[in-house]
Amino acid sequence: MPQSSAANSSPSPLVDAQDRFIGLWGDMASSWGVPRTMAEIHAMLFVSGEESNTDEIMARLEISRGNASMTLRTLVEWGIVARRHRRGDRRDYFSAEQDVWKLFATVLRARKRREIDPLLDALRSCSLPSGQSPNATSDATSAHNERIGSMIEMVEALDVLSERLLGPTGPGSDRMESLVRELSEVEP
Amino acid sequence: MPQSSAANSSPSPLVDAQDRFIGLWGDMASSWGVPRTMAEIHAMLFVSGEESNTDEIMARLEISRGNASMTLRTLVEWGIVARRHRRGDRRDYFSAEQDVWKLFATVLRARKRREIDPLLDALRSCSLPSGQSPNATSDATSAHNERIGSMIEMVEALDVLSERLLGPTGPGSDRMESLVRELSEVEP
DNA sequence: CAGTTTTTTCAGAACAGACTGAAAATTGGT
DNA sequence: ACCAATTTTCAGTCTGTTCTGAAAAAACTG
Repeated sequence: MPQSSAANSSPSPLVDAQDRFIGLWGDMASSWGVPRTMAEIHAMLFVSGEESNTDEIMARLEISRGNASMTLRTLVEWGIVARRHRRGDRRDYFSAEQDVWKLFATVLRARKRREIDPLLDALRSCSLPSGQSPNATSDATSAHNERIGSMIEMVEALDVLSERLLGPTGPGSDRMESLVRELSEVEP
Repeated sequence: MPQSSAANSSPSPLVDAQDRFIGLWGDMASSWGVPRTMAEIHAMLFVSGEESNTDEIMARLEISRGNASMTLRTLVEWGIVARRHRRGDRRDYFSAEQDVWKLFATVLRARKRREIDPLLDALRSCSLPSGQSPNATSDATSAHNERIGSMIEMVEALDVLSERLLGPTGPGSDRMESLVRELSEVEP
């Protein structure tokens, strides 16, 4: 009987590899400001490729019902996990998008809307009104506005690049992959 | 005497705008997993465009000496802040890179090395050894390897894209800006 | 409609990581 | 070599987040 309590190391090589991936994904997320559990649930659903209900998720990741519930809600809102109802089973089943490019696009789109767009607005409000009357605008003020301006320009340029990646057409399309590969080959 | 204690709101429109920028940068950083102080010190040096010593930084941002010292060390290591010694003054003076594209390139390069490269190694170790003997590899195992494999491929593709952005030639070069703008125009 | 199962919510516990402050180390001057 | 100015270090405190657990709500069943 080579195991003492709960979470173990080698039930099978497959489960073992899955656990490595889940742990890895969780660590990554932490360091990028995303809650660990969020990434772990997603990772579990992604690697297994199967649907799981809340209890299975709670059991495998050893997390509380509340945590699982809240996090699943968010994951579904973000659009990278789907909730499905099964006939004759009261519980909800969850599964993760299997196309990694769609996954990436979804996350990028979300972050863009939630962070980049508001950032641009806020940045613009850091400029100072320049030259109202003739000789008005001081050197210090215009230097300030140039700095903020170049910052804005850069963020806008990256924003345009990301829009290009996400494609002009709404949500769908896996053209993203080929686009990234093309971009990697553009000659300077 | 319209002010009570320490940090105030409107000493001058310029300082006011600077403070907005500093605060904004700090918030951004927090939400991306970078310590607030790190971003605030950098923001202060960037918007002011001037050199400052540790005491000036401590005073303006209302942070401790220890925090300032440690954070400045890190910023200098990252290469986005420079430390300079002035004749006849024992204190060190710090200033921030003013070229926003260089700034971005530096940060991107650092994160790439510190996170992407190790991530790829770790990801590879999440695959399972496949088909040793004839009929060996099970469906589950090969499905697993395909999922991990597609993940790896995507990260590699993005890695190549970032390398392209950073330019084949070492640190320097502000070709990055024009490259980003070009990429934004590539036709699918 | 009462009972049962599943999900949601949220106040507080537990935790992680940032920040402080004072002591130790370093640097420069005389 | 000594003293003064400055920087660095780090143990402990503090702050903000995430997670738990149990109670409330909702959803379904017979």
